[in-house]
Amino acid sequence: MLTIGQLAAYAGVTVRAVRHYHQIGLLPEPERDAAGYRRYRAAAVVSLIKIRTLADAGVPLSRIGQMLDADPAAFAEAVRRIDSHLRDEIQRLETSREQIAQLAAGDALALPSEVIAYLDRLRELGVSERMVEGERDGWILLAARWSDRVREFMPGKLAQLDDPRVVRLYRVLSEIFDDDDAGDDSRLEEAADLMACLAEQAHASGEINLGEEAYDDLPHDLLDSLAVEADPRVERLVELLRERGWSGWNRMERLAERPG
Amino acid sequence: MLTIGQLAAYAGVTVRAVRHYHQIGLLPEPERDAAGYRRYRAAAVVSLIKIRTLADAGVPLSRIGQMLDADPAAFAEAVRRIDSHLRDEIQRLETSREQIAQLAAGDALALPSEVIAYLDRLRELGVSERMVEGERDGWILLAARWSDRVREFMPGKLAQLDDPRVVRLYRVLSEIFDDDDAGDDSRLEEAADLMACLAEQAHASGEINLGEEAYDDLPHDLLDSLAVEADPRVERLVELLRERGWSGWNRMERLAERPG
DNA sequence: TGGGGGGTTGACGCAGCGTCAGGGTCAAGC
DNA sequence: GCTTGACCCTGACGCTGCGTCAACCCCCCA
Repeated sequence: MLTIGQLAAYAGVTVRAVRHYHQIGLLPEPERDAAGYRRYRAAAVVSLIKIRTLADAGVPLSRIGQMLDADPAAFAEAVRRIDSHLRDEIQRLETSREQIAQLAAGDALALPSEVIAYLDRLRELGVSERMVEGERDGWILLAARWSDRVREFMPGKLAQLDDPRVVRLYRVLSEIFDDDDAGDDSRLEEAADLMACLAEQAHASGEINLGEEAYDDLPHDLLDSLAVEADPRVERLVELLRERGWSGWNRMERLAERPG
Repeated sequence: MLTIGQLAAYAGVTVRAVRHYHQIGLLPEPERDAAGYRRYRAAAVVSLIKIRTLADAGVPLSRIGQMLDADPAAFAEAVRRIDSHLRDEIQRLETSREQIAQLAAGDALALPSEVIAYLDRLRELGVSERMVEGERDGWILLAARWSDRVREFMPGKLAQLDDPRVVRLYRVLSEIFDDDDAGDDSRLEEAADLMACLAEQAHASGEINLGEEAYDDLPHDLLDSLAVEADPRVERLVELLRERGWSGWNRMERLAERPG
């Protein structure tokens, strides 16, 4: 007759685990000796080993009981279900590993590599770190909704950076936002002029950039809010753009031409 | 400004999860509106997405906070640790899958394939199901301690089944145990004779079967107990064996020859 | 006779939320 | 103005598989 400690040691589990199996009715309580100690027969060791084998294989304790006294067909069926569940788990973890691998750099958090490349290009072009981080957060929002679409757009976005006016715009914006002096700034005007000019060109060449109708408006509103939160001067810029006939910030649209 | 439901939907999590992140201080509590509702800025969406990205990658919530405001070096180090942890997890699950794959048949529970083959051979030779199950449980005990050693012994055990006396022994034992009549049985004598004879031969040919000194005695005691538990007539058999100069059941040893 | 290494029950703790219970709020339709 | 349904709020328990006290009992050895 074995004590609980011997039983546990033989099956390679802790005493606490054995008691737990008793509690949930997975392993029957044995008889007690005069002192109230549990005394186990050899058969209990066999039961316990079977339980551990299934538990180690990932079977939840709540199902092990049923499995152990199921007929072979039901057992096999249960095994199949467990196995496919394990497969899914492994798949999930492997996906996680891939994601983790993307996280080596701080920027990579929740962003596809194409976007990282775009952000790095901005840095090369002299865009300020603060500005790049703002951009990054915007792309995080977009990537959360349409990560695959975002990838498709990146080549176009990269190409835009070959236009000196775009680069100039980014630099002016960098200066504006890096300058803690909140006063009215002539650079705001220059930025607004550049944006209007670029928007005009894009509009003329028929670019239906990003948008299309499939996209609901929530993310664009969010992007605009994000920009304003990051720097309230964005609001002033939006105002200046409106004066020039354009509404919005991330998605600019031509206003009805009332102010002749 | 977003409500908690909108925030959650945008980041692809549940409202409950967001509140949980507030509780543990992972996501800062936003301001409330007049009704006491939480109102979120766009930046909260970005934070939440970052949190989920790390959480989905298997980072425990308790570490996500630290990671998010760690410097790049510490972040990279944390990522490495997470990754190696994930690798271990995957390894563990794959081992589980292999084990699960062994469980297709009822017998396979916690037994290497060599033992399964041995048990199947017993069935072919006409050994009763009850007897085979008894054998199986014994092997489960042995395999739990020395699964690799057990594999080594199986060829020898299989070879023993080529000896007609061994087969005869198993059949006689099958008959004995299958017969619910507990009365004193002449077949017990035959079984004892066979066992003594085989033990004699094994001893003479110098077989140090299984044993060697490395094995502690616990498992053999357990095996004997298991047999007695399965059928008390084993006790009578042990007695008969003792009369013939042998002690034990699974591991038989020659007695000092006192009874001339 | 005391100490150390067993055993006993009972209870809380853990991670990451799910899921009530028992309220209040808001927008819309009657 | 009243109802309805979809949200929001806090608080609390539940789940899994045990780990880890606490407070006490028991046996064996010196």
